[in-house]
Amino acid sequence: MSRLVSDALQDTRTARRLVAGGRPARQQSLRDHNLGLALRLVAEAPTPVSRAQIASTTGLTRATASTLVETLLAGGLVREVPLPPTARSGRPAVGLVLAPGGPGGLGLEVNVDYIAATVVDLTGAVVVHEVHAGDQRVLTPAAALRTTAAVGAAALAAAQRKGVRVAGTAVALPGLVHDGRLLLAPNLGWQDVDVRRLLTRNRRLTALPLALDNEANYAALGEVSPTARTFVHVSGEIGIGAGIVLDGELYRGSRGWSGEIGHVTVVPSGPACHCGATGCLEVYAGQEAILRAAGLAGQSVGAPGAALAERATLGDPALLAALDAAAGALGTVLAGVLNVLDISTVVLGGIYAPLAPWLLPTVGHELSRRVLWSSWEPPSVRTAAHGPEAAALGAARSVVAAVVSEPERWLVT
Amino acid sequence: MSRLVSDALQDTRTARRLVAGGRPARQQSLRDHNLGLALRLVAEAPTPVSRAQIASTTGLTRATASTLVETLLAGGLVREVPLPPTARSGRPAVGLVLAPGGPGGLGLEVNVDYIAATVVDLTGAVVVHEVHAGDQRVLTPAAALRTTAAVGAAALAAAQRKGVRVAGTAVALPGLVHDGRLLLAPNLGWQDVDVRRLLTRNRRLTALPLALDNEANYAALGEVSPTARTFVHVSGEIGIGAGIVLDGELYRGSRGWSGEIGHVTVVPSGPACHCGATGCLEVYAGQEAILRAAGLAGQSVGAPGAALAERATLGDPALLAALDAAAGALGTVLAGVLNVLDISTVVLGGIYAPLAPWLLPTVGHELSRRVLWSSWEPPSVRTAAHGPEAAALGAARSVVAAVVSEPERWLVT
DNA sequence: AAGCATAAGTTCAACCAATCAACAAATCTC
DNA sequence: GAGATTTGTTGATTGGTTGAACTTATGCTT
Repeated sequence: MSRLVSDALQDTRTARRLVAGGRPARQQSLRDHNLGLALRLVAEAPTPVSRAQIASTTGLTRATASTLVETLLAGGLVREVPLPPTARSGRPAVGLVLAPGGPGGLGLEVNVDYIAATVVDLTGAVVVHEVHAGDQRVLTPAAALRTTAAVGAAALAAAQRKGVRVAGTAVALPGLVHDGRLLLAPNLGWQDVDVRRLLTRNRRLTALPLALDNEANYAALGEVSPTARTFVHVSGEIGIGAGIVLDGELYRGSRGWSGEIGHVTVVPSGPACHCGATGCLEVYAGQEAILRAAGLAGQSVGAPGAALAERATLGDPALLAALDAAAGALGTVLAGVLNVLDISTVVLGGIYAPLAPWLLPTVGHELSRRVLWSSWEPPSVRTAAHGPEAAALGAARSVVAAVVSEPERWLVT
Repeated sequence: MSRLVSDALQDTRTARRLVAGGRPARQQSLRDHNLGLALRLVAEAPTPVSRAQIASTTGLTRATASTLVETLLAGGLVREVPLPPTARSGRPAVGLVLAPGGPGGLGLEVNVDYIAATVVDLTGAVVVHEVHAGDQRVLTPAAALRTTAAVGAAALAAAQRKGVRVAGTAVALPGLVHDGRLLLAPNLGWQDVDVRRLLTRNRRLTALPLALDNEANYAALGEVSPTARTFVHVSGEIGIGAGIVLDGELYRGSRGWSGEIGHVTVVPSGPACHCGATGCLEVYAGQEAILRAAGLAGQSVGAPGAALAERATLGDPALLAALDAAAGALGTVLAGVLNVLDISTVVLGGIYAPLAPWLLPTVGHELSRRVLWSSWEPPSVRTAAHGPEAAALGAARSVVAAVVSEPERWLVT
């Protein structure tokens, strides 16, 4: 039996798609695909790559690799750099890296008590990061977004001074986003705000493509690294949400409502949750629940995560007990997620990040008890690499990810 | 601002891929992609389609559509059929349908007390279905698989008599499958069996490509229909597993261990499960648990689902209570799955299918209580359309799905 | 019945991207 | 300095889609 033919059936990767959806493939699609292939290679390689390396690792001919690189160079996405001399014989290679001046991304985050702007260049490096503190709840959406646009425009100007042009803007919002609108943001007290329209009133932002998404989604994307491309990112804020990242891409579900772990049941007969059900995770591990169990309910704390961490360091017994209960509930629910999705990494973000020292042991313990395959492949739990700035960073990176995945749309003409 | 450019960022579909993984795209890839596009259109259309329709709905030119169809016709995948006369003027179109004699698929299922074989033709219609009853646990794996191969060969012969040639074989196995081997099948009492080698000893099967996968996975795929392409298929047997089907394709997780809902926690402090944890779903809704709660433990029942259903019809109070408890636990866990994955359909299979009349109300109730978006988009629960033959059917269909998705590999020369 | 309009399908030159083979360029080795 | 070796480029060739013209087959109109 031909092993090769057999692979045609056994192969479980997603079906080959030259172009997305049901679109036809034309000559241009070939070029687009291969451009992306080459650029991704340059982007993901730890050191500069040569045309010859592109050819040999992709399977393209050196001739084709050369013409692709030619296009990328002319389009300003890639730059030639000298390569350290090797001891090998033969004509020395010319290194290629992502052009630092090439199209970067602007990430904006509108949140309850601050507005953040981050610009990354094409290589993903942070070029500008600005935080504008201030309670947005006292403002109208229009006013808050006018400020947001101004903060974004200032970041754009600063990026331009550093020689980075920006390809697009992505905005992280603390609520339910659909089709350019913020349908509901309980913590801001906003409802059905046309964020796209209000932001693009600003002349500098009008010129750029604009993407909007949930803050937790972008925060999860901000945690993607070459070594961690599949994980569940738990973001504890007022509510508890999870961003499910599979191979570097967000799993959004059929309607974008995935990751609602805050209302997964921990104890079926537990206390009532404001969602109408009983025993939800939020009742045990939500910010509110932890504050209440620690006897801190009602006190308006600026940064609850940091405040709680400070108090935990002092050894407050009520708080420590509350944290342990929260960690137990969190671990139980996350074990379920890992069992269902076969994911082996959990990243704790949001208020859980500063509290991680008190959470990690119990969460880890529950995971190793309850995840079926934990003895073969122990699941790992770690703290988010970025703090509150994760969402703006992830948003900015999502822009450059779009550039790298579809270079043909971003070549300078 | 250009709305088109903005879409480049906002577009959340998976990135365009001309060919899978990091492979280069060549001229042939264009042809392959467009062949698949055209064939899928023919496969999914409810009525025969014309070359002109292929052209207009795909965006290809009529010229290209014609040459693609020419290839598919010559390759035996598609057939011309006369089209009912329309009242329109102009040259009448020629209809195209999947060739009924074209490459079909053979699905085999090896299970504890039977071996099943199903052959479907390229259109997905069942051509042959044979069940060979008999306890496989009393046989050695080699002997059982010799019988399996013989059953498969007989089905192939029967298919051939009906004019259906078969492109490949897929085998559903009740256990952990990896790389052609059955690593562990507790209910069969098998361990590390090289199923591929043993089956392909049979001369008739040697000639065909062979795929192996878990029985629950294929059963889930068997439930895919044009109207239901995203769902969670719960398969209650000795254990409880879920097949997660997203847009017609199985989500397998990073290591193929997804869907282990049997060990998702229902009550953190519940009774011990044999997996080492406590309060797992299996403790409440497993076949064993239901039998025990109904006072039927230990009795070896041939088809436990049917036997329980019969008894439930008689109104056995202990059993009805057990079923309600199971349904409550199942509903709680499934609500979590739906909250996390944003999937709105649940399909009950395995022993839950015959018991569905007693389970559906409570499962549905728990879902509507606990799924966050249930009041906007009520989740639906339904019974699996196919009974125990689902796995063999799904396996057979997975073969033709491979043919339709990569037609270039299956054209007769 | 003839002529016209209309739609389906085919043919063929043109185009475009990748390939292949030969070549030029830049280095190392002996 | 000659030969070996590797990188990158050039130009003819191949293969697949396109676009426009053409053929075919039907309904509608007069």
